[in-house]
Amino acid sequence: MPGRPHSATHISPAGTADAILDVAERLAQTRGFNGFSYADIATELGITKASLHYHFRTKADLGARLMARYSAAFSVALNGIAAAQPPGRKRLDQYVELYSGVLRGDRMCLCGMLAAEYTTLPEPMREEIRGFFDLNEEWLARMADEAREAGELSFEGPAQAVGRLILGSLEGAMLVARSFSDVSRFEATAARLLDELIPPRLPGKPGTR
Amino acid sequence: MPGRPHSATHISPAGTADAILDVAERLAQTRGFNGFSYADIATELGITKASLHYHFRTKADLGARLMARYSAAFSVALNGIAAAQPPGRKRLDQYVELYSGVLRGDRMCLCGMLAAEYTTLPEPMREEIRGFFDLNEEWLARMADEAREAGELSFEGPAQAVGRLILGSLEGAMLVARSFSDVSRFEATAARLLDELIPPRLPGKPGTR
DNA sequence: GTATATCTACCAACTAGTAGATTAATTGTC
DNA sequence: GACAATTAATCTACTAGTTGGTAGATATAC
Repeated sequence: MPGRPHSATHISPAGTADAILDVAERLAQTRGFNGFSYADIATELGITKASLHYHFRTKADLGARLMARYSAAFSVALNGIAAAQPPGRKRLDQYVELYSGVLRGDRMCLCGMLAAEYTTLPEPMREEIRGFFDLNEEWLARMADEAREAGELSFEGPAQAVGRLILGSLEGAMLVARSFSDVSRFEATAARLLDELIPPRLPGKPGTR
Repeated sequence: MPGRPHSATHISPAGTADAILDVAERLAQTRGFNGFSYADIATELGITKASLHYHFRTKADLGARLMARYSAAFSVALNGIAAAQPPGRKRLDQYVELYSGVLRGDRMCLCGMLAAEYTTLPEPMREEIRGFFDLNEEWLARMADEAREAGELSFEGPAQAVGRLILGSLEGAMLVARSFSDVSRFEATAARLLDELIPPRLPGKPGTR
């Protein structure tokens, strides 16, 4: 059988390649890139390892394409948030919600996960990791800056530093919370972080929104 | 040759078991627990795999003992900081310096690293990870609380939340900074985090210490 | 002589990856 | 529209190397 896109009766995943990436993504987010094998994916999909190698010549190739897809999807989500919400704290809340959703599926952020395995990964994958972090830091910095201008956030110095603080903190909070299988621990920590950046209002406490 | 402790001429590591743990620790902190094998350690020490299994029956056993040693050493360091410094920000600065030192050796925090591989690890190791996080969160909460009483830190609500925020943020900042081989990025982010917790002084900016 | 520590030599399972046959859909040609 | 050639996708069967782990011999110190 040459693929699935032909048999219109079979509605399953658009293409085999995508189905493979879906499984690989889940495994990478839960067990790490060194924590699964081609055999794992093949078994789960009911195909052979050889077939996997047809779609992704090497595991390094699979990894690079996996991360490219992830980064692209994340980028779309970020643009969506910025388009749907006016400058302010709410944008950051929705950013946090992106992470909460991942955690609720018992997963880690893909790039946070692979960052731990960084030294064992091939260069193309390392580059993708750095690119993901850059993308997020820059977006966060922009959002923070605009929120400050709107008077909804208060901080001094370059917005870049705030972006880095938020990104790093969320990745770490995620890592810890997952060890306790406790999403609420992540949510509370994330909220606390954003509260610290809220300008002190004369009446009422900061963080009470 | 039955071990090293006998040959007084050879000053090298006190015992083989400790030498093994030293190598394993470095490999685990740089490549992850799934990123090295018994063969790696054996080759580096110039002994055989069989000899490794004599000291640590299984890899799971090695991992559990590795983390117990790490947690114990960390606990000693924390007590040392609390004993050497009066309540205040300086204690937290020294805590951050603990992490910076690890990062300077191109390593990740052992428990942060293993937290990423959490789902692939045996229960005894998982328990150690949670214990390490608990230990740190509690210590940080205590230090934060005392610093607040001393007027050097300003935050509302339970100190536990602040402990969790600091721990998570540092672990994450470490993870990201290592991907860029940039210790200063970690240091800047950590300082920024602590600055957020500093009470606004009437004259002068927060963070200028 | 007994406990400690090391070695050689193995094992079964798993790793990523390859070669080549097979099947079915697509396409070009008449 | 029939038919051959091509292409896409899959399979079986294999490889060489690595993994954690074991059995049993051997050496050395106390």
